[in-house]
Amino acid sequence: MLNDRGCDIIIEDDFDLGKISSSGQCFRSREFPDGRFRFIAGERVLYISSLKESRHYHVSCSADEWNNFWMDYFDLSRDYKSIRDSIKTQNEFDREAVRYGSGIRILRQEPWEMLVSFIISQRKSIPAIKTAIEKLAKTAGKPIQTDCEVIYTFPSPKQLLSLSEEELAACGLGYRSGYVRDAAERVASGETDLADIAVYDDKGLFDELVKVRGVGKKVANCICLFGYGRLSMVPEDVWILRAIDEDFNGCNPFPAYGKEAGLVQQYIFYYKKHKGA
DNA sequence: TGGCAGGCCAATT
DNA sequence: AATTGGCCTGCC
Repeated sequence: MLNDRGCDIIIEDDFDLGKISSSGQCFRSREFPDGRFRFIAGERVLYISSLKESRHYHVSCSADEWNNFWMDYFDLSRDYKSIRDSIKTQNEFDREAVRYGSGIRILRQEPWEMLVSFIISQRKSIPAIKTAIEKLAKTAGKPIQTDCEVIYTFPSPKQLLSLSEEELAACGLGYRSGYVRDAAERVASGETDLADIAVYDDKGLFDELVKVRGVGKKVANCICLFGYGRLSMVPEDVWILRAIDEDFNGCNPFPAYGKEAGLVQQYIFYYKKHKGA
């Protein structure tokens, strides 16, 4: 950290590192005992911590890198505060969920990483997902030396394909190994072009993603939301289904939230999972 | 200690 | 179109 000059920045909009990091959308972020948070994107690693003065943060990167890359990663050009105010809440539960979750942002992460990560996520707890992804990165990714640790990049399709069956199995993916390999083959061959489909409309994008084995409705929606910034897409996992059942009388509230329904989903997911804890 | 985990696929009605 | 069993392994 002696070399970590970085720079100080101000973020006016909703921004809560703890909520972002624990809202189940990114699996490689980490909070350090000293309060710093780490995020990884491609070959970039960011260390960020909030300063005493409110809305002020210190970041380990240059102002240029912050402005040109990480602002977009944290979706900071979008005004979440205004969106929260405009959400047509339907009862006390979603009102409280939006309040409770304020500070969450929908990260703009690498589509490929989202594809693999959420294939792995099925029938796995978050700690197990994190363990598997770290093993995958350490086995097939590229080491990056930062000021304080060695990080492994998320493996590219080719890097994943270079692994033997045994190496892949050792990452603890279980029956998902075949899905991940299949996804890597599709992307490496160009059969699925994750960059090309970024221009598709929501339905077109979704339809392309579910062509990949191991990608169903829920996983595809996660990729759309967290990898392509499609804020209207709503992943319905067990927590959301539970909320629909218990807090909305079994009546799905999401269609009524409109073009930011996916963000409301994230607030409700976070609230349902973390409240009372 | 074993049941269960932020689903998906394939086989069956 | 809707329902159901099976799946790999790591965690609590």
